[in-house]
Amino acid sequence: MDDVAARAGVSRALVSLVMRKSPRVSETSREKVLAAAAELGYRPNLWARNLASGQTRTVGVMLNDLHNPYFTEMAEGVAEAAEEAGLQVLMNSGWQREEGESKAMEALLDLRTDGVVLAAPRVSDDTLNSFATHMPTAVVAHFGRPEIFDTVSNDEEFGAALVVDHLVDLGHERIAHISAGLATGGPERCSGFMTAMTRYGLAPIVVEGEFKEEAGFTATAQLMSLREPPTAIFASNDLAAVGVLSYLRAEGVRVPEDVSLVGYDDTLLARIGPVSLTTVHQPRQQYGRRALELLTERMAGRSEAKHELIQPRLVTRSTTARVNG
Amino acid sequence: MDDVAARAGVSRALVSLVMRKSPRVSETSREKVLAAAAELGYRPNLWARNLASGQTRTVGVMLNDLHNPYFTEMAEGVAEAAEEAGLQVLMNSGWQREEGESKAMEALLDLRTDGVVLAAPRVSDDTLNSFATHMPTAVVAHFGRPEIFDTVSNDEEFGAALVVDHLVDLGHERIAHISAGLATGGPERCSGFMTAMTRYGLAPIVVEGEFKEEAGFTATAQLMSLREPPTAIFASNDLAAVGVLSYLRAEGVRVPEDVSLVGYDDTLLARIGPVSLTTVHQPRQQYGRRALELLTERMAGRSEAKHELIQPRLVTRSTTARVNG
DNA sequence: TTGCAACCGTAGAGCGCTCTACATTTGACC
DNA sequence: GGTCAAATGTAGAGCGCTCTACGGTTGCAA
Repeated sequence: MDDVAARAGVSRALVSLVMRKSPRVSETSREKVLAAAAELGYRPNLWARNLASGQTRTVGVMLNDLHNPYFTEMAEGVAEAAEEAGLQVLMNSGWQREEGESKAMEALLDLRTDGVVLAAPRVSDDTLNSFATHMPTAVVAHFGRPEIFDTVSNDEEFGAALVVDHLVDLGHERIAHISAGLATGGPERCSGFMTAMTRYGLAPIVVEGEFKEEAGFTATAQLMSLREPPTAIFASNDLAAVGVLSYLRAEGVRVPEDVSLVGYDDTLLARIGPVSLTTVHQPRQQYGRRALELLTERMAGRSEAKHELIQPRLVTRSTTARVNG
Repeated sequence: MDDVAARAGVSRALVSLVMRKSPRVSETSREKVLAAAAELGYRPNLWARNLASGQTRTVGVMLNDLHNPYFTEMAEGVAEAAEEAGLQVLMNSGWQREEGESKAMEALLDLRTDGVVLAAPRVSDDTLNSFATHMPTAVVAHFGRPEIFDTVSNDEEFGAALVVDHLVDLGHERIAHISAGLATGGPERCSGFMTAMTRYGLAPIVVEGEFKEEAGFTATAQLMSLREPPTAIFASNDLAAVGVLSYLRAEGVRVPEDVSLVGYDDTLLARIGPVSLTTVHQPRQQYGRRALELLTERMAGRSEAKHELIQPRLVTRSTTARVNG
C-alpha cells in the first residue's frame, strides 16, 4: 500500500479511501491511485482491513448437509440476496455429524463474519443460544421460538394440510402417513397431517419412518398388510416416497390406480420421468433470501427476534388419482 | 489478550504461545492462562493472527455447482483430508454462472487462504493460470496439462472402456453413446467410447446430447428410429440415462430385455429402486482427498505440477443384460 | 479583506495478534 | 560453588490496513 501511495505520489490514507470507493476523493487522484495499483498488481489485504475496520461485509453459512438439495438451494437464495446487499458469502459444513457441525460453527465464530445463517442445525438449543449471543444469527428450519435469533421455516402443518385436502378431494378416506420420527420438520408434518385428517372426521393412520428410501419401503410393507390397507400414502419426503413406489410396484400394486402416493420437498427425484411424483414444493431459495434479509436487519441493530413461516404449495404429477369406486 | 495476560499474571507473548499450543510453555502457566481465558470468554482474533503470522491454516474450495452431488461429495473428500491435515475449509460457489465464478475466485484470492481447490471451473485457462500464479491451486476435473497448478480428474476414457467391455461381454454389438457435447468430461468420455468400440472392431454409434434428462429422451428417440436401433445405450450420465429410460418405457421397450442401458456417475438417481441403473461409479471423495493432498504438497513448496487420473469402476444393476439371441 | 463553507488530502494512533531476539531460571555435572 | 545448556518467559517491533481529527485550498459572499 505504501508502494502504491509512493508511486501515485499521495498518502497511504488516500489510497485507502480510493480502495474503499469513498466519494471524498477527486477524480484525478483516484485515477492516479488506480493506475499505480494496477501497475503494482496491488490487492488490499482483507485481514488487515477487517482487523482495522472491525467488520467484514461477509456472512457465513453453515450447511447441515451439503448432499441435500434442500440446503444447497437455500444457500443459493442466501447468496443471491447477499449479492444484492453487497455482502460476500462463505460456506461451511458439518458433514452431517453433530461434532463436525459444532466445529464448523466455531470456525464461523472465529472468522468473525458480520452474521451467520445456520441451515437446520442439529446441535442443541443451548449451543445455538450461546452461539447467537456472540454473533447475529438466522436459522432456517427451526421450530422453536428462540428470543435471540431469527428463524425461517417451512409451514409444515400447512403443507401437510395441502396434501390431505388434495387426497380428500380425490375421494380418499383411508390415508396413511409415513412419519419421519424426530428429524427436523418431521413432527410438525405429522401433526399437521393428523390435524387435517381429524378436521375431515377421518382416522389418521400413521406409521413410523425416516427420511430414507428404505424406510418408505418397509413402512409400506406394514401398511399394505393391514386388514384394510390405505388407498393413499403420504410419505415423509420424496426419498421415502420412492421407497414406497418400489414396494408397491414390486407387489404389483398400481400407482395411482390402486394407491395414490404423495411425497414432500419436490426434489429432482420427484421430477424425473420414471417417478413423476405428486409432492409438496418448498420455495427453498426463498427461505435463504428471507433468512439473509432478516439477518441484515439484525446486523443493522434490530434485537427482538422474528420468526417466519413460509407456505409451500402442492405440485400434482402422476402418482395421485381418484379413489377406486 | 492483554486482559487475559494480566489476569493470569503473565506476558501477552505467553498467552499467544499457549493459544498456539506451543510446547515451549510449562504446564503450570498453561493452566493459568487457559483458566483466565475461559473466565474472560476470550477467543483469539483470527484476522489479527492471520495478519501477523501471514498464514491461515485454511484452504478455500470453489464449487462450480452446489446442486451437483458430484461436487459436494468431492468437497467432502477435501474436508476429510483437510481435517486430518489440521486445515480449515471454507467454501464458495459461482452458482453456475461464469461471472459468479470469477467473483468467487476473487473472493478466495482476497481471503488469502493458504491454498485453493477449484472444482470443474468453467472459466478460461488464462484466468485459471493467472489465478494460480497468486495462489497454490489444485483443480478437479480439468483435462489440460497446466504447468503451474495440479489437477485430479476421472479417467474418463478408462470408464468408457469399462462400459464397452461390459456390454460386449454381454454380447452387444450395436452400442450407442449419447454424448455430452463439450461439457466437462464429455469429449473424453466420448473418445474413450469410440476407442474401445474400435478396438473390438465395432462401429461406434454416437448421438449428440447433454448432461440432462431431456437430452437423453430426445436422443433415444433418434436412436430408436434408426433402421437398426442399438441393443445397448451408454448415456452421458445418470440423469440423461433416466431420460432414456422414460422414453423406452413410454414406447414399451423393455429394459434390459430389449435394450440395455448404462449411465455414468453413480448418483443417487442410479441407486433408487425404480431406476436401479448400471453405471460407472466415480470415487468422488477420493478426488477431493487427492486434490487436497496435492495442494498441501504444493503449499509445502513443490512447484512442478502433478496431474492425476483416477480410475472409476463399473456398478452392475438391473438395466443391463445379455443381448437377445 | 475577512470569514466561512466545502472540498480534498494527510498524519498517526490504533486494530489484536505473532515472532525474533534476548533475559531469566533451572538443573545437571564437574 | 561455578558453568553451561536447556527450559521457560518477555519486550517490542511489526503485519497492512482504517479512521479520527485536523490542515490546506478554493470559491464566494459579506
